[in-house]
Amino acid sequence: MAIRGSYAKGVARREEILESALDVIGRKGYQNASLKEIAEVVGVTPAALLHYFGSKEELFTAVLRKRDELDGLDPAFLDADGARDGFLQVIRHNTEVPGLVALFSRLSVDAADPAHPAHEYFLERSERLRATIAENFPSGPRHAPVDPETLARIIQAAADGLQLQWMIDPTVDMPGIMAALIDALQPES
Amino acid sequence: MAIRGSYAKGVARREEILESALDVIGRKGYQNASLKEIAEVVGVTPAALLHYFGSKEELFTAVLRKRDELDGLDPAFLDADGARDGFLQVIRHNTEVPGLVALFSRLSVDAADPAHPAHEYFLERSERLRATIAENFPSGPRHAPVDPETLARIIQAAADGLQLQWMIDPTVDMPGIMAALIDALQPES
DNA sequence: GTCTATACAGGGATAGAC
DNA sequence: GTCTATCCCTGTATAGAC
Repeated sequence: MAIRGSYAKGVARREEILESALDVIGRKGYQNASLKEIAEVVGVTPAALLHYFGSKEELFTAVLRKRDELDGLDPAFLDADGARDGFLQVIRHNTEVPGLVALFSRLSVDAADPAHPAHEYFLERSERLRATIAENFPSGPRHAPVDPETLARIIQAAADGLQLQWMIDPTVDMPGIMAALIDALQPES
Repeated sequence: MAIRGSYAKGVARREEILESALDVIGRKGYQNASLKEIAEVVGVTPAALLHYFGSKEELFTAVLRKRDELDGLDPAFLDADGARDGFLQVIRHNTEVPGLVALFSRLSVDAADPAHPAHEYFLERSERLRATIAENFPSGPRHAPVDPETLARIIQAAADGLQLQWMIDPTVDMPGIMAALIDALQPES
């Protein structure tokens, strides 16, 4: 059943808003990305944004959800053999979308509040990510065993922490450092 | 030369404001810590806060600076032998000051903007921290060498990333996971 | 369903009186 | 050194036009 009429227009507007939001964040930083400015880029009023998304926080959460679908984190890990390179590829790709990294990092902090609309999102996404890592990354070296769940938390933490370092100093080599960590934890794989 | 008169009062007020700010953040979260509420705790108006610190961001940056002095990160690393345990002790201590962790994480993100008052602070503090780690932590295992600078970035990233995980889920065992990482990277130390 | 206009509460910041 | 008063901007709720 095809999408037609005003319904189709709404869907298009939604996408347009999500893209513009990410665009503004990338250019001006999360802090200065106001609903007013995003609305101006789209060519509507701030109220129009709130018509589609209930609040600013929900809008930004939706941006993150959308990118997860597009970039598709999970497919890269489906095969255990490509887990390492797939993971590094995602990190390398993040280098090219600073706005997305800024948004992700900022919401990671704000979502600590259980009342934040992204709270459940981060809980579920993180758990899913760690499960994938635990399944597809070989466990640690025999002489210093690290159980899969701990390994997953370490890798996730390092990736998130490196983004903080990279944001404040873009010369930081995120993929290189992550590769060094993974290889150090799995010398015989 | 003793501090007297109105000068002493100003210094006392400054300290009082810094403590109240951290207190409010701990109870209500960074997001809901307004100048108005902090001012109420101190017993003054928001304008008084801005008299001592130029802006809200500078006030919060000052809180972080003050805690660095009190908790004294560096002393714990002065001896190479106690580097590991000293580092873990700091992390364990952070568990008891959630407001400070929230403040640090939030400013870590905001300070990515070069115009943010905490930008230089984070650049210098991070570099100093990594230098200390690189000096006092033995380098990686022989079969998977990790140079000291990379090791320092990994440990710092993991510590910061773990704080994000812990904030959204306080059951996360930060010290335990950090210990596992350090031991895995330095099996023969 | 899509959107504008309007109004409001709250935030941080500024100027000037005391 | 501190407050009052004011200003502007933010996000948001509502009403109603199309």
